[in-house]
Amino acid sequence: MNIKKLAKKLGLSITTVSRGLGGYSDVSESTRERIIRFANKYNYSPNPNASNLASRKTNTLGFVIPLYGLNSNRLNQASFFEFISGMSEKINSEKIQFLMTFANTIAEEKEAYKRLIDVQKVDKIILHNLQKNDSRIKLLQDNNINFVGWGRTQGKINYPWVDLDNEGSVDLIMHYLFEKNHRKIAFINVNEKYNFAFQRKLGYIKFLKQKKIKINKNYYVTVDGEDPELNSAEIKKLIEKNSKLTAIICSSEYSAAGAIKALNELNLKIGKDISLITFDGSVVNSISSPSITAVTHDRKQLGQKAIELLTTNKRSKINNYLAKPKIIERGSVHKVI
Amino acid sequence: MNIKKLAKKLGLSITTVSRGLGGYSDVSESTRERIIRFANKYNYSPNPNASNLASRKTNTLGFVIPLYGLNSNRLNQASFFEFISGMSEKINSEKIQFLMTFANTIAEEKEAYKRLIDVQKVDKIILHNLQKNDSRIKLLQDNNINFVGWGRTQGKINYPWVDLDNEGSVDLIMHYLFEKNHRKIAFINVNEKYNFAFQRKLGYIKFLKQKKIKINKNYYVTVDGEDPELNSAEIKKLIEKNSKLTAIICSSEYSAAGAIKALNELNLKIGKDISLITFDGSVVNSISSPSITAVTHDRKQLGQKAIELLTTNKRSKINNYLAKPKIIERGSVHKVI
DNA sequence: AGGTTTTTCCAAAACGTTTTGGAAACTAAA
DNA sequence: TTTAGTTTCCAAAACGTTTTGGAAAAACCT
Repeated sequence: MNIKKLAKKLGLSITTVSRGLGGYSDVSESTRERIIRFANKYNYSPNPNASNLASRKTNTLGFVIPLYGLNSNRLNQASFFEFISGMSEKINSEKIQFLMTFANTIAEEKEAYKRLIDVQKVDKIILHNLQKNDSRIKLLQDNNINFVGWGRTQGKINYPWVDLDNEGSVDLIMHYLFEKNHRKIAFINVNEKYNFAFQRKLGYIKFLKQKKIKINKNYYVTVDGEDPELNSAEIKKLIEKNSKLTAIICSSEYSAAGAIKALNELNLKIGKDISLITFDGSVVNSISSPSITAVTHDRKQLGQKAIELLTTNKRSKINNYLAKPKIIERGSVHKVI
Repeated sequence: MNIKKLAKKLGLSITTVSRGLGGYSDVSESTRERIIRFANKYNYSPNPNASNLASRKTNTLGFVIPLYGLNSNRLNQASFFEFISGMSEKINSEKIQFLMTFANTIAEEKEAYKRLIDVQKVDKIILHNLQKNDSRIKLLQDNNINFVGWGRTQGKINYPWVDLDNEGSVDLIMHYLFEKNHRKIAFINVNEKYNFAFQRKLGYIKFLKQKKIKINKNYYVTVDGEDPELNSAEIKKLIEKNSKLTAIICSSEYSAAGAIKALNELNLKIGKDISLITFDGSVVNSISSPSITAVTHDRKQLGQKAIELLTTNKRSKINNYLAKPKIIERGSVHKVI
């Protein structure tokens, strides 16, 4: 079935059928309905190659997956995957082509974006792994590419984005711990050059200020590296120096794994002597006992929203989406008496 | 740049340029070379939409990702991801469109394949997650779809495939353990309905027979389920019943995670009191201590090979590829004295 | 009624390729 | 030299859409 045959069945011109399906105002509501009815009946959907050719669009979404830095590890790749699966559902229903490409270094990554635009001619991009100030935003805007960012920058440029609620999730954790009477809470963060880490720190500081708790600088540590051994060593030092700590927040699964190891070595029982709460943590949770309470976000939904923002009307006011954090209670947080 | 402009620059007809690039014999070798030289010079590559439209091909590769069964867990998704990244590289260079789709149940999965063929009109498919007898092979062959399987069936139908060397990798592990004087070796497998699990069992049995070691049925366990808790419980039972065990092989990361948990709870030191070796395990390994020795396959390469088989000449004799297993030594296997 | 605007439709051109069915130019055979 | 075959090229049609630039019909004003 193609548009020509469909037009003949309808007794209309090809033009009218095309415009009817396209939702243009120069075809009356009654005939449009008839067209849609027939299209469904005869199971017609436009040939994307012909459509793209004629409309001079590529209708292709580009996506660059970095395999370096925080994403060089399979742990993070798995959470990536969730986002992609969310995107993919929407992409299929919107009939967008999906062009995935991989980059092993930061240099390759920049090249990849240029290639996507210049050679592969994508006209949509999901930008992610955003830096505090990200030059790619300008690149995309200059090239008039329709894009949505997964993550926020610190710049003033307005662009559509989806993101985890980093500040909010730390706030949520802090409230949760506060209600269980924790007052001496350590936060193990990753390198603050990642904007999400910076935002999490902000959440931590803000909460303490709001509750008028004096900020103890020793309680905040950043560990730069994914090695659990390294994390473990740092955390051990932290605890030895600050014996009054009652809870530890981990910003990554690596540090959670490190914390578990450190606490075991120090003979501190998790969920009894000291509390532990982590971001994500589905893997670490599978090998530790007791299971670790965690704050999570629905990353699949995040991917879906990204595509929604990409395809909805640009004139729409709402051009961002902040995922709601959720605490999964397990056995690692105790109440201080 | 398009073919029309290129033809003008060459002083040739569009037809000749097209046929020259296409490698047809009705254009002389000297002009073909000239055409290719010019194409490179002016950075020309054919518009895929126009090309597909004219040639009545879709040139699209379909790939269904199951999110149920063994693939519902983030652990396996990570290894999946590697395969995809391998495919993706080749796909981009071959200029194939990549259509990824997700299925949450086995019913959805079957539907997904039909949809790919009937509605989305893909003309290439990577088939995976193969069952012992897989009806999809016939479906694809009947519809004359170019496909490569990731995995083997037990049926007699000849089709191109790539696969892990399941039997060989267990053999490799067994030799490795045998040389370190292990004789009482347990094997935690997943459900044998998965053909790869069946093949691994075969490797286990064959080695024992070959070395004339009496097979102790208690040493072979299949755990049906991805819950590490469940795996942990089963493994705990196993060890408690068979105190003489010196080594445990895990067929999945789930059971490796479960084993770690169980051994910790039983106060057995991994790599000292008992040895642990697992398939893959890079995710678990990234947060466990000591690190777990593992047998791995280069899944990225496997993905690349799959695309190679898909695009090479069908008349080629070699239509399959078996990946070589490799042991990554870490700290979890000790020598028995 | 006549004029103007709005609504509703359509023919034809365009998008950038591949493929078909020759035709010209050469080569080999007689 | 003629004929048959081979090599090398090309014009034109086709693929299935979208978009442009009207035109006819209907609705609205004076």
